[in-house]
Amino acid sequence: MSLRYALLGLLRDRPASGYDLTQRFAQGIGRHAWSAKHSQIYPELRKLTEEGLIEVVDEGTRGKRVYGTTAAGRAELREWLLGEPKGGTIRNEFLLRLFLISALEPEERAPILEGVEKFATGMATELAALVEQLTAGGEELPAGSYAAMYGVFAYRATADWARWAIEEQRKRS
Amino acid sequence: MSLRYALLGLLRDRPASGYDLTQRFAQGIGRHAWSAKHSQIYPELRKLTEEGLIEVVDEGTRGKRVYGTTAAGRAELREWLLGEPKGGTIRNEFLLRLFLISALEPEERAPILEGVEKFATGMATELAALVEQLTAGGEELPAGSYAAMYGVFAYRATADWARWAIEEQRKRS
DNA sequence: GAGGCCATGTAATGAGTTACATGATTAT
DNA sequence: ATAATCATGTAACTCATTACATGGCCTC
Repeated sequence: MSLRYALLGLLRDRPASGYDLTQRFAQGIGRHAWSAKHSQIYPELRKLTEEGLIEVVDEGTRGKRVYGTTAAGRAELREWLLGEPKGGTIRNEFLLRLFLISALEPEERAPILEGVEKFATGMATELAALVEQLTAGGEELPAGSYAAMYGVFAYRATADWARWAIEEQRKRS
Repeated sequence: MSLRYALLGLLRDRPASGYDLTQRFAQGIGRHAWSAKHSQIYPELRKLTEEGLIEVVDEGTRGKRVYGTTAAGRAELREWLLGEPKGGTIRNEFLLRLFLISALEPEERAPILEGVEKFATGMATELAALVEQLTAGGEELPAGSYAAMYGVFAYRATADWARWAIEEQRKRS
């Protein structure tokens, strides 16, 4: 049920075709918050259209249809954002691995933790650069800055944790 | 496909019945990493048994069956942990909301951000206490400490981020 | 004996992935 | 012309949630 809000949010930000949306789900939002494939996106766009929450605002070559939100769609999105988060599905393979890592021998854990540290540090740096670029403009905080900045904080924390874990292990071996 | 590794991991840590596992999925691991309902757990336990990865190690009243991992099951888990994380599914409603929050008016965002700050601070405190308790023993870092400590770092970061966002907004209004 | 929890299961439905499928346009 | 990319769709399958269903044991 969250997919529809993801779509409404993306289309509210700027109109897009199913193809465009598929690309965007393969990047930012899809890599960090919610992912979807085109085979799920196209049918959902149809449903949203039927429900009057989005509409075709432009057509292009090769059967391309560009969708935008309707007033009803923006109201629906707003209501969802203001409502109680259901918390809902937690499904994070990375974290599951952390939960289970003690099933490995200490010496097997070290390279994994080092990989995590490296990856998280890299992501934090990359996102910090993105935030820099996004906020360069000036007055208004552009859509996506909040999420990107969240990523900076989150990945830094992951890197800190990995360093803690490596150190902890060193101390106890 | 991750569910089976979650089950193998939990059972490796200590034998349990389907009912026990359901409880555990409703708490720690389920609230933070991977959740599952009993209707999914019971059939998966059957499959794992048929594949020889787990086995019934004890029976109790009311048809209770306590499962434990077999050598093959532990090998399977180990292999998965050492293999490349597929990254796989990202599905995080909380983060999705952050991505879309700029669809709200600034004055509508503040209470949400304050709620996040409060919640995250509470969780960080709660988990810090849990880590304290887990590590009190001494030498060995018990299973789950890594994950719990990760939670401490992660929730602190979320609280920091929320404070940043609130401040940022105050500055720009 | 009534209510609550323990304990397991299945059926129906919904959400999501993979694979199959087609055709138009653009760049080389 | 041919390969790459744009653009959309459907079918089969798997994974996950909700709802339905049953019965045993324990406490009051």
